[in-house]
Amino acid sequence: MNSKDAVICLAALANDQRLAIFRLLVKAGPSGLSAGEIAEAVGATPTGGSFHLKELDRAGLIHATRVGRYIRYAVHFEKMRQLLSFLTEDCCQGQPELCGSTIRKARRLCKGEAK
Amino acid sequence: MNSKDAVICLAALANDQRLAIFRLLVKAGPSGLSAGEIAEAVGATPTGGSFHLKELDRAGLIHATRVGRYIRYAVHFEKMRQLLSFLTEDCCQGQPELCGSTIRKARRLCKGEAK
DNA sequence: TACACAATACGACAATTATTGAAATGTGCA
DNA sequence: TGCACATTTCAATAATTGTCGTATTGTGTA
Repeated sequence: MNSKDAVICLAALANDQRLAIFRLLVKAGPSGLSAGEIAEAVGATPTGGSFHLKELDRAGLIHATRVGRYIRYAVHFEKMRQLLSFLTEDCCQGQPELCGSTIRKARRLCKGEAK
Repeated sequence: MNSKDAVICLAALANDQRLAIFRLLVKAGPSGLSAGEIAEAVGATPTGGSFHLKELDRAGLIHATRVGRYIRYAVHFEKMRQLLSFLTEDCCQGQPELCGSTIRKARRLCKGEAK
């Protein structure tokens, strides 16, 4: 994760509907949800939902898998962990032991996602 | 922290220079840095630096304190923790024990900042 | 093959955000 | 008081982003 990546991720999350989508998928876990379910849940039109999913996908925060005629989206948890770590990197030089260990723990968020 | 707040925070971070500023201040810790030091460190003009600092301040991610003729900015760590928690809320319903406890630990990031 | 449905792609318009330079505000010090 | 410095404010312009409707692609099923 570099600064450019992080900005893309943050911009992807910095939108009402996309944030709702992301949080919905965080809750849904590794199995994800279909584009239609997602759009309906956050009150987006199919076109709008697709646009926002594409943005999140482009940022690498979610990934798509076609299943029959549905496309399921799920959070890319490793990327999420990388983003959180990037934001808190070297937090408070004064207490490096504390911040360092907390970041390592943050990396283990949602062990349900392999890799 | 609600969705609207979070979007404002994320939009504030979704910019190259502002992200650099934020990470610089995360490293600097509770004592922060002056506007001039910050602008110089990230290669911003005084005007540009001021604009970006204002955005981060408006989002509540940093706060300003006048010290003589300098203005020092420091991260509002509690807000940062709230944002990270909001993003990972109810992470992976499948393993609530894991995500829940990890989030509690994330709240303790950088104990150097009281409350 | 032909139809129905899930989802995306495209083009146009509206709205928001970033950048720049010049001017103004506030503070410390001689 | 008056000067020097740190920082912000303002106004204008350029660039990016969101939204909407229509058309298109891809898949499953009769």
